[in-house]
Amino acid sequence: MSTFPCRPRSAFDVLMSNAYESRTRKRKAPVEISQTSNFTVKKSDSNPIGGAHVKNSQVKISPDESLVELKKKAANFDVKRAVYWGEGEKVPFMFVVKAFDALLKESGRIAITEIVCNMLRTVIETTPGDLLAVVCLLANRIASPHQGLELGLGDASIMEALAGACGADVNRIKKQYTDLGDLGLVAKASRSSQPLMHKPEALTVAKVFDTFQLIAKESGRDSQRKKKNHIKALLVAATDSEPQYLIRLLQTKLRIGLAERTLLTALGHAAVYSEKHSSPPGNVDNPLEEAAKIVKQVYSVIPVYDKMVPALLSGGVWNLPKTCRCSPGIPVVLMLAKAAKGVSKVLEKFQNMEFTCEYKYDGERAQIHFMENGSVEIYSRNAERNTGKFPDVVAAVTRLKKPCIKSFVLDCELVAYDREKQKILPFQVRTSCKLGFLLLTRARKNVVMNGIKVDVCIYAFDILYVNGQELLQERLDVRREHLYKSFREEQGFFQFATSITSNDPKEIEQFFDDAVNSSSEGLMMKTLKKAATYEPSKRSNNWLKLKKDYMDRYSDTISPDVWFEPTEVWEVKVADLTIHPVHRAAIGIVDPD
DNA sequence: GTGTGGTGCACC
DNA sequence: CTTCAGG
DNA sequence: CCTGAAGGTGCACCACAC
Repeated sequence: MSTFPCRPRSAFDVLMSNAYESRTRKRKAPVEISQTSNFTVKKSDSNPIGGAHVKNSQVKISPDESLVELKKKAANFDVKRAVYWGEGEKVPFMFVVKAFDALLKESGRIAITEIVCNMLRTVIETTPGDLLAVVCLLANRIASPHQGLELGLGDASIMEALAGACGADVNRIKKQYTDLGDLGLVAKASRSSQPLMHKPEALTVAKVFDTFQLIAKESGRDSQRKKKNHIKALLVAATDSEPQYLIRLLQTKLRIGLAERTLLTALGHAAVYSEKHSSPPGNVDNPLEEAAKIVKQVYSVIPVYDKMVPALLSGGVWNLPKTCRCSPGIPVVLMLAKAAKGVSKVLEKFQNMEFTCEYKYDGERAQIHFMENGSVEIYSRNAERNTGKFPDVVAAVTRLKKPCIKSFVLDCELVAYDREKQKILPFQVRTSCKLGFLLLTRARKNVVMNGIKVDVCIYAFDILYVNGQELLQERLDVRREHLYKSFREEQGFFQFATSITSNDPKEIEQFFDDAVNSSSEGLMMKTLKKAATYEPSKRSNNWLKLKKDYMDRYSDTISPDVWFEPTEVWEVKVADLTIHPVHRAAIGIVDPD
């Protein structure tokens, strides 16, 4: 047990305080996510996860021997034979790099999951303070999307940094990249040209992760140069395969066959193996599966590692649904719909179930959060913070929520709207001969109300949270009642998605045509009662989408007489293009109608 | 300061 | 957003 | 079913030149 100058701070304390801070900061503002330095983890009995003490007297294990252990089946895996750093030391970057290499060569998901699970067990049981950084590297994320922290590096900048670090010409690097097809391999093959007085200290996961944070936070004058210098510093200290994965991480192209879902599964499994002080609820017969499910579920509601990882460490996996809860200000991962090819297919899938049909509006998906303190946040489909783009939407929800509504999370589509003609503007609008994207072209930041050229109407179709109450587990018909009674509609500002509840194919076909005629893409068909909860992050069968595109491309009446196999490409020089009003070749490609 | 080009990135 | 290939 | 890649447009941001 280590001593502390003042109150002992556990890894958890540190992580939590930073997690809170990062959540409350504004987009693009500096965010502290992991400060994993200068403290030793305090082990206490209140911490349900953890346990393996690493004795410095232990026989030295090499990274490669450690990897052999990591590849073992979870049941035969022994943390003590995988860990090769001492108590109080940080997880070496080499530890994850070796695992990356192993994962790269492995294609089976079961095996991938086991390797990751073993890695995570090792970290949890020896160096829990580094768990967040390890998880973030495995996920290849430096922050959650809504925190707005990005590296701001593309291949071009990375290649410049690489060239600088190994004293090579950028063009040579570019050429090598083209030849090898992997910038990581180029980095691995390039020897640093920098004469070094001392062998630099081995990279740690924490060091790499913290440097990534620094890179992301650099902005303004000379920021590009500073970013490159950070990269160079890492490359200089990197050995073996480390440069390869540093570069791939910076490119966000890890390509090791480990996607986030698999990582979450492994995290759930690892938590079960490392759980020391609490056991699964009695009714669980497959704890591994159950834990994986919990982690995935919780992460889809709170997709923020710096909230989930500390909660997992402190309260254990079985308490995670209680310790890590949905709240306005943190975007819930959206529920997605599966594509259906025709009304008959939908009826097939929904037989014996009540369902509803809604217009599928053609705009931008948005999740609007209203906090108790009256502030509003708008998140995009990918949980990017969009608030600065839609001050008009912020004003509209604030004005049109019922006075008794103090907080909510709303799922909706933001649609370009012509308030004079009182109709939806098509998502794609013709400007001369080019297709313009009305909403896409709106400025993304600091939009002021007066400057808005294209108005937006909110089409609300779901509510996930209202007045402190989580509605995700409620049926759609119940959620919709909450939605209807929480807002006041106003033409062109805030409307509920047009819907019918019917299982008559004729009626649905008609409704589909109405939708398309009023500039919608088609229909969304959703179960109302049975299998009708909101399933965050799932492309669920509860929601089906029916679009013209999915049905067959041309009408029977004016179908082309002859189709040609494309065999040649002609380049035609023209002054202008006009869409033909009658002939329908390339319909939906050149013009929607 | 202002304009331009390169780069990164998010949207459908 | 879509599509597709490969496992 | 999962993973990874690709496709095309326009805003934001930075570097650089004037």
